[in-house]
Amino acid sequence: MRKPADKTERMTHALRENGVRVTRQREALLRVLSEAGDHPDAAELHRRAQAVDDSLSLATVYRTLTVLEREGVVHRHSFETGGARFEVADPSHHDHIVDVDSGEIIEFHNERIEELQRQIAAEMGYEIVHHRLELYCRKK
Amino acid sequence: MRKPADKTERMTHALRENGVRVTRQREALLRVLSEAGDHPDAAELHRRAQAVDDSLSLATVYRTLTVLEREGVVHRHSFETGGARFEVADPSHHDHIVDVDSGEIIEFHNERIEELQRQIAAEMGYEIVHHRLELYCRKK
DNA sequence: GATGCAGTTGAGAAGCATTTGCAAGTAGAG
DNA sequence: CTCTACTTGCAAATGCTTCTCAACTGCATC
Repeated sequence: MRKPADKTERMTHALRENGVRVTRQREALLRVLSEAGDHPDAAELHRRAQAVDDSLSLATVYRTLTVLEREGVVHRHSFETGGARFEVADPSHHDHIVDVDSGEIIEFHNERIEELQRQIAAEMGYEIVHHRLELYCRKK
Repeated sequence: MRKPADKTERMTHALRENGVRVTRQREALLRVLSEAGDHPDAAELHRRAQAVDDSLSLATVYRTLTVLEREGVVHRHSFETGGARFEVADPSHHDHIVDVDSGEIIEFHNERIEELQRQIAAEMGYEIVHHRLELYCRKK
């Protein structure tokens, strides 16, 4: 048997099975996304993806990101600084610390906070669809 | 002695003491803001303020909101739906629940979550400048 | 109350991130 | 290999917000 397919390949298969066409451009973007360890914005993704496929336009980057978000493959974050930033949807949820001086983004997760959130929403008669928790911080 | 000044008057005095000019336009906006029980956006504030002073331009609304934010008089929120929304800075901090169906915004506060946030930031060597916690919910 | 000037305003142009219209190109089912 | 619906690149359009600039005005000072 073959070795398991790489991250990008696995994603493309999953997309095709959901009836999403995997074009040359989408594959380039998926590759770039899966190799990114940070939280790039659309312009940065465009820059990186052009190294893989130089014909890829910024409009297509946006269109593809919208598709991938709908498919649950990527997450879109709108921090207070500038435009939206993206990352491949991690099965394990996390929140973000934003360093207000350097712009650096750090991930964290705290189950007690998650639980308190659910509890608060429930008390108001709501259930959480998703949430956003960002700590804008400065190094001590 | 006179009765204490109303909310708007108190704000204008505080601003003047901080060297901020209180113009006819700014007063109109302060009045509208202090009477708002919701979280209006700039266009809505413009609409409401024109009932007080019909010469007020949208550009001035934005300029004034920036000034008032710097002075700590209003808070600016960027929810996932559309443009920024504003509210008079409440001395007591609170977070928001956004009803994803109706767009309605509800305020809440939980000191245990606040404490956990500080703790998490501290563990990473950070101190929180400010934070953002929004629960996007649906009625049960 | 009159004066001076730095800060403020209205109107429209500009800026920025993102979206869209359209004609040409292409994935992938049959 | 063919066909068709979905995608793409390009440029123009969008929506929110900020800027430019000449005219105006708080308000500290006389």
